Amino acid sequence: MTEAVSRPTLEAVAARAGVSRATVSRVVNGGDGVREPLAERVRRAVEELGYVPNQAARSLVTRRHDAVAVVIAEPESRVFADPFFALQLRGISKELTAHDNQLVLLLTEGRADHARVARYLAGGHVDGALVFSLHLDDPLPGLIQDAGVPTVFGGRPDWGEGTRVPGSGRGRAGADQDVVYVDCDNRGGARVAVRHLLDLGRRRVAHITGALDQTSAVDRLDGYRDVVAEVPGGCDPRLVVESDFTPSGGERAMRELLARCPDVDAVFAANDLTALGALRVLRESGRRVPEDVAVVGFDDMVPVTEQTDPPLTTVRQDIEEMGRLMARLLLQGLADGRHREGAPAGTAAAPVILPTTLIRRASA
Amino acid sequence: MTEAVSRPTLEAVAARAGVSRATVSRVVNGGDGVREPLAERVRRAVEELGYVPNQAARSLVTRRHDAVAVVIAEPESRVFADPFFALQLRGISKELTAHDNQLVLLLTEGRADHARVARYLAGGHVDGALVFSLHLDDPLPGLIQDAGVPTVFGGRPDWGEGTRVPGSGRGRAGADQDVVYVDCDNRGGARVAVRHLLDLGRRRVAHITGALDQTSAVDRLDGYRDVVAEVPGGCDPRLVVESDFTPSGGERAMRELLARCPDVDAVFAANDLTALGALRVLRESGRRVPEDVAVVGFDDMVPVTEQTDPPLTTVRQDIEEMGRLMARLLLQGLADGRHREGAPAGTAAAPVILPTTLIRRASA
DNA sequence: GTGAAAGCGCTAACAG
DNA sequence: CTGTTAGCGCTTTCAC
Repeated sequence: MTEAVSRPTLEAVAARAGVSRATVSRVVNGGDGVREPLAERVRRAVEELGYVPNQAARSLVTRRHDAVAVVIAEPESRVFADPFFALQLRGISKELTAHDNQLVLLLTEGRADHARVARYLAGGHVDGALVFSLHLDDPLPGLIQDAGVPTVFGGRPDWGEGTRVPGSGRGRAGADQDVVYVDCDNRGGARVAVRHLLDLGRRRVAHITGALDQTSAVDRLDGYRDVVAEVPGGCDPRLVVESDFTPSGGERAMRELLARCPDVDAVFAANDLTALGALRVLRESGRRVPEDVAVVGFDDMVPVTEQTDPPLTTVRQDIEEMGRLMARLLLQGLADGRHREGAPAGTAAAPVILPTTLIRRASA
Repeated sequence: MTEAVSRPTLEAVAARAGVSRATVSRVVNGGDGVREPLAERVRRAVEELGYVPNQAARSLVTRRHDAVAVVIAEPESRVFADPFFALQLRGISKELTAHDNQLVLLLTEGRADHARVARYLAGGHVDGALVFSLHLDDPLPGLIQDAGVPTVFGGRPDWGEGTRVPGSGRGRAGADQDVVYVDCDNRGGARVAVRHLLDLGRRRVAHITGALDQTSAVDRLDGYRDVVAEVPGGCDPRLVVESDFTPSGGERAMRELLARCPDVDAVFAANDLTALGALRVLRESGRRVPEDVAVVGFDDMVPVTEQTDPPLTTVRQDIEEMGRLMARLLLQGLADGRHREGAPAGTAAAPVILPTTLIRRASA
């Protein structure tokens, strides 16, 4: 492992170019207000010396870091089951990079880490945060809001929809209103999926839910209910089985479902992985898909959906785009905040819901 | 999005505690050399004011950042196919967190990003780097070595084993020697897998390789060859099919294999995902596993191996531990480097190879 | 053991 | 348009 060497400073560049530090600083930061011959001399000096600005020194005076924290809570759970977070990270990374911002990754597991993250964010090491808080009742979103760091959430946080009692919990009552988050239209997507099954002539449409401590699972369940409620007799509570977004959970749920309602003729699974498990059990049980039972998933994880037998009809969401959008929203908010310093921060403080599309393959 | 507020400084704490800034600084940084009553007063002041040190100011003088970059090249490829990187990241994150270091994530896609990453690392924003460079001939490792940042690689880089012509390429000839990397024993693991198949009495043992532009795939292939070479007639080149670590690649390869050698009675797949595809094709073709064809994978991605039919026998590597170890190695190197500043950096500059273990399930 | 003072490298007024 | 100057908040000799 090689040792780091001391790098040239602004001073050195200034000396070499025969100008003042201020001039070099101007050139380095965009160069407006410096006449061309001089600017060129400076640029050459920078080049020759291999000068790179010292970010610490810069942050000290500008109070900016050009860095954003990405907080992912509870990685044990879902992060590693499917490439969901990897895709979001990629979208985030691209957008941040395009705006010369750095990505500081904070992975947490449990309460102990919450304090650490809160302290870090409150410590003003980053300009903002992108937070994935999957679970209902997760204290993290609250802690982070309290840290006073501009934040965009990934997925609707538990208390976003006005369900929270005003003034409850933490002290900053009312601040909860301007929660910015990016999510896909879970409820709408679920509706489309179920409607599709009904349009296929299915009358016993079941739903295998996701982990119901996550808003996405709740929203998809709501969407399912919206549609089956319209059908007379379609709304049989035994047709809803709770599961957890995993293939083995999908298997268990499907078995349960077949036991309860052998006449089920369609399944809307909360995600593709769940559908995968369900398909397996259906095959085992001798049911044909889609002839006997039609199946629709959610997510459109291509490596999964195209590999199933039969290929899976599913509701597509653009995960990478969600990540990109989260970053864009945050950066934009930061830029706005800088322009009109004391202004009410209410402007773009609204959630963004991305559309979903039904991808028809062979399973329904 | 809430605005950040100005935070208390050392000065403020000093004033409140009725001491000098220097004293507060001492207490905050471990507190040796400060008498107890005073120290306690300072701690209380810190607490009351919610003081958090300004990392930028601190870095400016200490030239340390307590931050490490994690560079992951070409995320399109494998990162999102399996949870490999997610697990490594988790191990890395845990170790860094335990030592109060931050994780700066750098995702790259192609040459354009290489320059950016090199510049960032050379810019001295982080104390060190953990680099995953999967592909042979990737210029990134070289660039990073040139940046002069202490680095630990994940997986053996292309030019680690003395295969490189000394002094070729970049200017810092000889510096290539002290490459530190962490890898699992790919070759040894492959040997064990193949030996196991032979011990089972199989005589036509095939290998579906990984993407051969990655050292892990090459090493596993070498391990396979080591063992089959011992068996008379076992070394039939038609038994080796090149693939790419993906399920669909595994399918294609398995089909090819059955066409070439219908008498194949065992398959060592370069990873579990490949094995998954192979199993699918074997089932289609009417072969029973393991009766007709035994199958062994590599990685032991539990969500995969336990879900296959039959459950997959595989070579286990501890991916999270690899990540943890990379971080530990780097941090240790940094600490050592600080203690004996000018000393030759040769000490722990050796690769670490983690052992693998064969996990017997039903497929072989 | 504690405080005073000198910067770390940079930006941002303010003069000129 | 360019240079001078005064810090940003912290650590770290060096006196006391």
